[in-house]
Amino acid sequence: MIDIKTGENHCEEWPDTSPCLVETTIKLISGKWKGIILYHLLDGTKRFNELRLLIPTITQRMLTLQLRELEEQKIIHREVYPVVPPKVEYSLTEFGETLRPIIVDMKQWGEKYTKEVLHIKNI
Amino acid sequence: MIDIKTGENHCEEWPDTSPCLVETTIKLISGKWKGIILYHLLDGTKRFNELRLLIPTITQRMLTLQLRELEEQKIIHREVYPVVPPKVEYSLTEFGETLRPIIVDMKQWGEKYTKEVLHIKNI
DNA sequence: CGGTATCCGGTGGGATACTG
DNA sequence: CAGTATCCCACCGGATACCG
Repeated sequence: MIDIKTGENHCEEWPDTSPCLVETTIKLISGKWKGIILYHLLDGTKRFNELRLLIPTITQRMLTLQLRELEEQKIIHREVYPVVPPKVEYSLTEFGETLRPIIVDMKQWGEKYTKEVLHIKNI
Repeated sequence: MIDIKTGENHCEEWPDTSPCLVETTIKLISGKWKGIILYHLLDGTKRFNELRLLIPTITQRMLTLQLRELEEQKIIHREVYPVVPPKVEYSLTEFGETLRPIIVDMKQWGEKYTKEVLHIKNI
């Protein structure tokens, strides 16, 4: 939970901080694109346009925004090569790597329950 | 990914369906409150007002909406007792139970990396 | 007790055009 | 190639009031 004025976290205000930690973890990988981006980066370093091709429905704008946010959260690393034409590579940080088991689990869950999930409304 | 016109899922359109499955799984537990609600239901059946107390910052409206959505997704079960005053109990379905390892993992991840996470902006 | 109904603002995210 | 810059709106979710 976030203090609207300060923008700071206030897990302490909860009767139990555990649910707040769950929420925080979800927030990190939520949003419409972060999970997918992270999933592809599990596979190794990727260039900007590689990610665009792997995620055909994302717009350039959203890819940039989400990558910047993940970078600020220290989950991914952005390596800019000073060459022409530009070359930028994205990869998981050591911290980002700690999320791997969770992403993999979610993928496996999705695979196992594909049929059930496909019939859910608004998914 | 969803066809805007039909509201249907189109994992088939992707070069690889795995990221789509990851996204779907994330969508199920995303939203501002679903993860927290599920987390508390891991602990056992809860009444409406019990959940309100456990999630002090949620509004009545949002709790209702999120519970209804989780119910429609067959993740939770809503049991209404025809008594006065009303009594309604919420619990995980068998399908919802399959999400338990993921929720627990996210909680444990959040606990392990609390310090790192607390300094992230906008969390 | 466990909800609806109504109103409303902020923002997540799409479409499109331009650039070093 | 890898981005910015604008414009715009749907809808998520908060606040408040009322109800069976």
